[in-house]
Amino acid sequence: MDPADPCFLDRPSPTVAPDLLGRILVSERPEGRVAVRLTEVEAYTGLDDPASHAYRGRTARNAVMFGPPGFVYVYFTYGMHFCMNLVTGPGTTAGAVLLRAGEIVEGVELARGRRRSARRDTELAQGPARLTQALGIAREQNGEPLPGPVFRLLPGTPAAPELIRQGPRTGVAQGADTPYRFWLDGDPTVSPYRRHVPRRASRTSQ
DNA sequence: TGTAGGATTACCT
DNA sequence: GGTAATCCTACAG
Repeated sequence: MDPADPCFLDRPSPTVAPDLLGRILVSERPEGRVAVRLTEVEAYTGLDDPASHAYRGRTARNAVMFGPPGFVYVYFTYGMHFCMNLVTGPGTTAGAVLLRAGEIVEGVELARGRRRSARRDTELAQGPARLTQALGIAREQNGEPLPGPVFRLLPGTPAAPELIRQGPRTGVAQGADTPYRFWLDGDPTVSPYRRHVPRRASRTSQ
């Protein structure tokens, strides 16, 4: 299905997610344009998904997820990182796809400037917070439309089905057994899988 | 390779 | 008031 089709995102997120692999997401910011070829994504299905931010209902932070598909949900976590999701359907069911990793295919210089700590270009968007930083995305982009002035999905070439792999989601405590993480086999920009590790108890309580 | 530290949001007691 | 969270970086070894 063509990402330019208005119905592209108005489907269940586990259906949309593998269909995003290999597609090009363009981010237009005042400093310039960066485009990323998506290589790793995760689907979150909404109110029925214990790993989803939508699971416990609507809050000020996750309100965008409860709106129609075709918008970008950006959230702040761990006190310093932003991650971005595409809100999917069907309808207003709070489905979303987290963009986890990709290959920068345009604006590499700009992405390098935003990701000074990256030692290789494959690390520029290797991880959800890294991808968001490489695209110059922060809190202000929460609720941006897709397509819109900032974000566009290019038709591009979808990934070959035989390269798509599926497995458990990363870094989630609940629902980690649901195989809603999708990635391109062998791609060097895919972030290494990390099982969720409960955060160490604070020193004072030890 | 492992782990500590960063510091917001939201839920829980 | 406590703690876990869709995580990354620096540094030690």
